[in-house]
Amino acid sequence: MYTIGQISEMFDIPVSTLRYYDREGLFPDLQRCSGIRRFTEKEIEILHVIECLKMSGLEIRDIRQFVRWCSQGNQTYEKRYDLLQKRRAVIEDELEQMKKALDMIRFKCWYYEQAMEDGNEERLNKMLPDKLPEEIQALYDHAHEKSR
Amino acid sequence: MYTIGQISEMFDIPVSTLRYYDREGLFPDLQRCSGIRRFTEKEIEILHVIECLKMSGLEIRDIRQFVRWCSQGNQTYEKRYDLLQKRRAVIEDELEQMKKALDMIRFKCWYYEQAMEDGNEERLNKMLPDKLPEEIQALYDHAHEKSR
DNA sequence: ATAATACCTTAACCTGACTTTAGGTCAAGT
DNA sequence: ACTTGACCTAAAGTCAGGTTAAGGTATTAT
Repeated sequence: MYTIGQISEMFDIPVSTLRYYDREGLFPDLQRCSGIRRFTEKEIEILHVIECLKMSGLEIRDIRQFVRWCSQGNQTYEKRYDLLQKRRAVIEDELEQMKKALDMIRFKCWYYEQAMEDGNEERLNKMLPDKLPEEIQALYDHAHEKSR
Repeated sequence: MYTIGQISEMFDIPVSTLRYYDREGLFPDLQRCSGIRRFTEKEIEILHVIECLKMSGLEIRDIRQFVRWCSQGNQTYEKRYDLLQKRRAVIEDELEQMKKALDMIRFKCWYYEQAMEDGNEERLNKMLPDKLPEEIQALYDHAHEKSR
């Protein structure tokens, strides 16, 4: 069992945020001893899940819905499963976009390395958009691909 | 040359958002014909960059700084390069966290598939935290790893 | 001619996710 | 006895990133 301060350290989340999460109903089974919150493994697992679902862009109220289902027993397995499948799709998509963004940034890093060497972008501009060195071209093309 | 409406379609960004970006100084060289914005390849490239930098968590005002440097010529290559290097680190980090989140969600999907088959979580709870099937265990462990 | 459509501006409004403020309880250390 | 530190609440405040509203112009279709 942990105090709010210990959990705050453990997850590197401000105490005020943990209290806010509690207020928003994210810890439906949180126990208290004379007013003081007692976090257990249950709440720790919820916090892991919160971090993942937040990453996938889920809003607090939908996370609340999920954790509520969790404390409602085995009638809600399907609902929880469906939500997670949707989040999986979202996060897989986001991951792809991130990779694109990363390739763009890698390309730009190369670009400015060259620009700094040359002192200008003349040589570089002649190489755009399709006469870049093979590896760099791959980054550039990936970054400029249309999604969907 | 494109109108704001065409760019809106092209990037699937609301017209109001494009105007907001303009107001915030994200298109420092945007031309107008009798009041009407004329977007060119230059602004299109900026929008690609905006999307990447936003992904990396950069705020509008810092994106503005970057595009300003871009329209200030070759004295700012180093500044642009430094910013991009930092963003690269950030996005690589985020990508790792995303992968963790995805593995958590994949684990949970498997978990609820099993729970739905069994009708309860008894068998599953006996497998936690380290007696899961090999592949699933890998997802679980990765998702619960401490960062840094 | 008039109606529809696409553009424009400024200013107010909204939302989500926190954070801060102001005030209070309680236990341990000096 | 009293100060420190960790906990508590309710309510107000903040901030980024848009969005909406209200009012206007300019071009094209009927």
